[in-house]
Amino acid sequence: MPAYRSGSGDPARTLALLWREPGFGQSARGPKQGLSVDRVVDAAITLADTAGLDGMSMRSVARAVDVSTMALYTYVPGKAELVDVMLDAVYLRMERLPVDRQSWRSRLTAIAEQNRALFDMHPWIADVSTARPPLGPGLMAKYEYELSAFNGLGLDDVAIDDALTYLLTFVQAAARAAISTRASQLDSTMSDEQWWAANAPLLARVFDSTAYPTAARVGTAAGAAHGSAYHPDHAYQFGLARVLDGLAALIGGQQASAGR
Amino acid sequence: MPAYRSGSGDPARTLALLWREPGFGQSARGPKQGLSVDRVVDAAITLADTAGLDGMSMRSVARAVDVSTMALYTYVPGKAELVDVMLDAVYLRMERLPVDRQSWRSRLTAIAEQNRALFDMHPWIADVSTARPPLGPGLMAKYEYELSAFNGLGLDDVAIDDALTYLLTFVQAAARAAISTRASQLDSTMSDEQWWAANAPLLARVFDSTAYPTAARVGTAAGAAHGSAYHPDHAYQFGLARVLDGLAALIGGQQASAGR
DNA sequence: CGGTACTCTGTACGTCGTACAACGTAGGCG
DNA sequence: CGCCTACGTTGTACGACGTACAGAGTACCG
Repeated sequence: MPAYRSGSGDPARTLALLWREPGFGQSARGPKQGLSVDRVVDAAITLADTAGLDGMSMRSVARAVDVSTMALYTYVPGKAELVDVMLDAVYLRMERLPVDRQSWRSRLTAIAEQNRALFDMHPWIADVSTARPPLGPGLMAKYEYELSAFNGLGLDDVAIDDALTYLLTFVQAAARAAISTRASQLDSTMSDEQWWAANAPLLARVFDSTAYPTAARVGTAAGAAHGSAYHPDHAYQFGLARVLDGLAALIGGQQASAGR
Repeated sequence: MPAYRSGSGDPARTLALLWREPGFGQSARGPKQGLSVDRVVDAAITLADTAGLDGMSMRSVARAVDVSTMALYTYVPGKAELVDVMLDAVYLRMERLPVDRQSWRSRLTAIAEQNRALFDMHPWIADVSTARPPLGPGLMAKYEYELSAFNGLGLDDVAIDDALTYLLTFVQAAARAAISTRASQLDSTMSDEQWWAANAPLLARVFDSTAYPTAARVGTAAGAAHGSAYHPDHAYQFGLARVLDGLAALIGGQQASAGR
């Protein structure tokens, strides 16, 4: 796992790529390029959607657009930059409904939901570190749109950025959990329920439930309630409610953070 | 990135390994094993701590314990199971201070802090999916301990599990962000500040700040406030406060979720 | 119309996890 | 007491990966 990160290469080259600036991809001399950055990126996104970022190898992308592997390197400097452009591309295509009239809770819920849908369509996004985000048109549009949901709440600019980061971090974490739950099912020929069922009797032999009474009790209760040990949808719903309550304390002022 | 996941192989074999059950590693016949599972696991943890799970190859672990690569496969079935055992081992070694007297907020803050320290010492943990956690003695002890922080809050068992999962998910997400921020700095010869400084003038050429006024304003304010675009410590502190406020609404009842 | 800057191709290197066969060792049993 | 056999350990090999590099072919500029 090369820990897919954004913003690895030369910033100037990467920015030019993200904004599709002329001057890198084509020149007067020599044969015209047979493809375009967009075609490569689209093929890569399609592959990554079904096979993940690891399944999306440079070889497989090349096969999908019917060129040799190394020909891709005339369109993008390398896999890291390709992932950058893919990420900005899916950001750009996100649904951005008008958010004005509703309550802030429903506005933020909508933002969360749209990001959740993004992770659902493109699970590979959860593997990309955004420590150095792709500063392309997609990210800009997304950021502008999502910030607008915090208008009129009385938060200063820094707090708005913090709150948005907090919300998006939660959605990403919930999405990661959901994705890895799904991934476990897919390539083990064993469903989660089957896995837990297979482990239970074996665990009973080695695990002394009198030594850990709370763990045994709560674990059993949680397992029974969700049908399995972990239920991604429930975790998302529970978490989002807590996130909004937490932000309510910030927005509403002191009275909302009772119980302190 | 093979997307390191827990609980991949045969559950019986993995459980036996986690609980160090006899019957797999040694038999009467043939040469004695020159190592132990623990020695292999310790070496692997040390390697992963500094080089990550990718840097921790089976070859490098073997070199560290001075055997051939394939000899490791007599101790663990494969890399996935090795990671399982590593994870349970570091869980087992976590500090577990008594949590009784303090307020629930300080108890939960302590749990968060201990987990944060775990990610700080062993950043590779953030890469391990816990969709099917290693059901070993370490996880059991950790779970029992962390549940105890929720005693006496009037939450039912299911809500306690939900709340703990929520808290730990937040800490993991914050840790992931911190780790990838650190990783960006390490292998790019460019600090975050330098990277943003390099991008700013280039971005100014392509980015129309009148098209995205809020993004430009808030982004600038956030960058100025944190010295960089993203400050992991600040995000953790801000987020933890929101998490606790969100749980306060759950614990304290309806009056705390004002602003709805 | 030559030269040159470009696109595209195939080969090659070093990495990974691990399957497999060969080799050596040491306890159980005749 | 010594052989057989099960097991530990080793080296080699395979197919994947990203990408460096050299060569071949193409089409515009001077």
